[in-house]
Amino acid sequence: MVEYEAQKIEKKWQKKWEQDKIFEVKVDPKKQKYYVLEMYPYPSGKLHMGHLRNYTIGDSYARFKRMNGFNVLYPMGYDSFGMPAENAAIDHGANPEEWTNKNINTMKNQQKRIGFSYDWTREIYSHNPNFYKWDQWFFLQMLEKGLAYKQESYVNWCPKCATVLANEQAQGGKCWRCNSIVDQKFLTQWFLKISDYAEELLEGLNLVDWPDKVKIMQRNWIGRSEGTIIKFPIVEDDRTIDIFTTRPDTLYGVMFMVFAPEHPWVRDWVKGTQYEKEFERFYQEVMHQNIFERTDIDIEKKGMFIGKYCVNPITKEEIPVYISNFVIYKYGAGAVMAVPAHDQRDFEFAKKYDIPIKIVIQPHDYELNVAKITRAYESDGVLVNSEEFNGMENRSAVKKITEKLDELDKGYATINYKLRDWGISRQRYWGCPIPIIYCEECGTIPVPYEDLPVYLPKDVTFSGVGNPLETSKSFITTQCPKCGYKAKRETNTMDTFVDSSWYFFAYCDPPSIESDIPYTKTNVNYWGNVDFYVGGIEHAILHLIYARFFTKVARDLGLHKFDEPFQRLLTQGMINKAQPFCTNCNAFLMKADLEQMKCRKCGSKDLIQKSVKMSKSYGNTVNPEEIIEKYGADAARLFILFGASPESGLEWSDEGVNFAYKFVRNFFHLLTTPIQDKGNKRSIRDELIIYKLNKTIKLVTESINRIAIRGAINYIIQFVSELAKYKEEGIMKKIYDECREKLLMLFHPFVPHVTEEIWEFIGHNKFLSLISWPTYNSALLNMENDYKWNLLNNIIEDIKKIKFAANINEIKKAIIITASEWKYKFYSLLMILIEKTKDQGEIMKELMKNEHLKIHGKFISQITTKILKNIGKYSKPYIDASEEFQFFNEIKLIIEKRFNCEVDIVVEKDSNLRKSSQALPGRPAIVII
RNA sequence: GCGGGAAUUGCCAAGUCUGGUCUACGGCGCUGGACUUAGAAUCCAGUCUCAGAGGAGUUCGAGGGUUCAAAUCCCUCUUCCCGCACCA
Repeated sequence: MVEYEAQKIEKKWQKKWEQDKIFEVKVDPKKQKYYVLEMYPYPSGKLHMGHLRNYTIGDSYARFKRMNGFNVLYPMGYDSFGMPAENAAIDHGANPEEWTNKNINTMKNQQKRIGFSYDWTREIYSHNPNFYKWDQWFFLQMLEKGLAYKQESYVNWCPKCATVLANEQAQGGKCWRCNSIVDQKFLTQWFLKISDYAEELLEGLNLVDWPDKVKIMQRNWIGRSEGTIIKFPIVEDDRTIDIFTTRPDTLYGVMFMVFAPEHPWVRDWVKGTQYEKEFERFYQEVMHQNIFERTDIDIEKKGMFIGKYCVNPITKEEIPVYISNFVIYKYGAGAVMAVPAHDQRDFEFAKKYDIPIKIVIQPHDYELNVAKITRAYESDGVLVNSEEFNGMENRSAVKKITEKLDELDKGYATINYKLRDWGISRQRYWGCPIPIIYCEECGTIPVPYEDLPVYLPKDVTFSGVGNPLETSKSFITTQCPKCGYKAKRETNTMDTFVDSSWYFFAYCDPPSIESDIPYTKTNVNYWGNVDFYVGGIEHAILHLIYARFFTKVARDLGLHKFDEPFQRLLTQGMINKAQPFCTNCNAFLMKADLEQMKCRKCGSKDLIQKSVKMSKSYGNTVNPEEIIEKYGADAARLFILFGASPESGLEWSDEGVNFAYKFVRNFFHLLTTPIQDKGNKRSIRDELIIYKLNKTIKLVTESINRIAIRGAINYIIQFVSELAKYKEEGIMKKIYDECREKLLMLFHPFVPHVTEEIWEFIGHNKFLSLISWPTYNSALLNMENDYKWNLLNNIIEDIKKIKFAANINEIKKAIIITASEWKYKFYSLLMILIEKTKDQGEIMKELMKNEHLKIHGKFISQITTKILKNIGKYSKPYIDASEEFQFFNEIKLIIEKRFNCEVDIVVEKDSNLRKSSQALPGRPAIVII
């Protein structure tokens, strides 16, 4: 017997694949392309289980598509700019570039050891000037088009990362990377005008095959809302405040205005008035809260009147102006109109500050009373107190009031988006420099295209304070490209999400400094867009929205033809593992507590095991390297794919991996150990295994197409067990060989090494990786074969059951009695009758018309009752009495072998056993001695 | 509050779209047996309840409905997870 040596086999094939360059691809217009991609990984230096899962899913699918004749682009690269390299420099004096390169190398070696079928010739990484030159190029192009601009504003600042964050990166007020509370800072920053594409970003979601969850998250983030701009004149001021509202129907109920305290007009208005002092105090208080606190639903809404009035443009009434913490300057106009009767927030504010309330919408089925209401009425109804609009449904009034405002030049309909522009300036060193020069004479000057790339300098000092890039004299000091005089460079670098916004196009034609465009259109148009993209849900509104934006910009620059970057998206689930959990405190033990094994809060040692996502802080991670060393890459891949469907959480278990390992090993032994050829007499058994093979090919193919990988493997496992039985019983070589070869093909995408090895072992010299996917003969997949397959399995099952129920240890003899012919007639007739009616009386009446059946009336009546209880459970017999008798004779040997006993096959009429009358078509009577 | 997802037999986890071999794949765990000095490993059998013949009963979060037939379709409820959240 040949031993299964995972390490040896895997390394052997990894080397062969690489030597023969079998995964390297070229543009081939004759072949249909398919682009599989996993999300651009940050090279942290160590592969974790999440990576392993991510790549294993992608690789299996890429291999499957390749075997199906597609020209498969399947590349890998590294999102290599970012904070950790810089922190390593600050903390222990590492050189960021060397540190990063080392990490990439380690990671790449680990990836290679798992046998992913990447085309490594297309590898890219962000800190390569060949790559980041084009970040700069895109920036300059956007600057020309007005899509990049510089603005002074309040921005999110992470104190720990010491840099600005985009809105998408300040998740719930916390830094997406380090979870620190984010502050607000007033800074000058570069922005990309993603909001220009808001509508298209929304529309484009209808073009892609993404999980609904992700689409919904993006729709919410873009936050389109249709509404009206209403211009409120300000008393003793020339200006109007133009606010946005989705509820112009409540305009007659506007009782006050609320401004953000930081709105610049406010300070002017209170200057020198009795309100000035109180305003200053309030302003300081509000500025102390961060923006996320201010917009927290639970935080108290505070405000004050500032002695100013606005005019309701339609009623001409003067209404007071308040300021409050809940209004934010950077949202919309920095002021809102307040309708206390129909908005809960405004209602609470009005109650608190004793502002009058006016009802302008009455519900259909009851009447609101101003004096009695305890909350705002926010639903639909009919307008009241609204002059000419009284009696109108409020939904219609939205439109009508907007129209009237438009006529009066007091407002207009508009669309508002929640999506803000993307702030890309980062006050960090390890990123792509923004190609801008500041000249005292000429101002802000873009670096000319011919001077790109602006290289990231090496002469920097990492002190841990401030932006290290500012310490590089050689970098900062430059000449103005316009006037030639001394000038300074921009020291902010770009958000690393810029790199991941176009890298997927770069793989189609790896970028170069020498070129004058980032990639050639023909290459990208051939390979693009990404057909199948695999990654985590955490990028739902980060990377996945930025990349869509860049794709549209690049398209508008004429670089390619695609509207959307990623056609089909799969968001893989987390990997979980059991961790001690204290039910008393409802908390998990963290890594630090594990030694004592007691709850850090209550000290309880009464802990249970509960599943939680794998993470460093819990200390429940499993290192893929160790797993591969112990079980091999194929077993690791198999476990990951078979443990759960790709989208759902995967429960890590050592026993599970062990099973996968055993399965692969047994699979190897099954297909490599010698066979006993039973000669050329083809029996029903041979036909049935071929039937099962064809059925398996169909099921596996369909499952992989649906990315139901677990299902596909499940069918394979079942077929392996059938094949093992078949082999045990004695085989026909030709048939066994066909099963073996096709099984290897089916299993190959998941466990590529062991299948290549067996493929070679059985005498093939071409790579299995390049073999065409097997097809199936649909003619074999008919009802008759299904029926026979079940017949075989049922008889074995039944014998087992009887053996168990009768408590028989050793079967000496099994007698199988097939039913009399009239029973087949009765069955067929019954099935036809059931089509017409389900009434048992009618059916019996009809059946008893037949003289041959009439004599068996009682038996027929009993069976009919049973069948009518659940019709679908009983199928009509697909073979007749003599065929069935013949069938059992042919499988007699199998049964004899399986139970190590003698088997007799008789027909009912030849048997004098009492039991024999129980025989039914497809269900012979069985007597065990 | 809004939106999304989920609940399956000790545990993990398929099945649900397309109702019927569904007592419900597979794995783990457990029980018994074989092998072995013993263990590990491996193999076989069993694992909802009852049953000395393939049977019967009760199950897929709870309740109701549709159907000859429901884990699967419809309605109501409960619980859990996730995302967004005073968005003007």
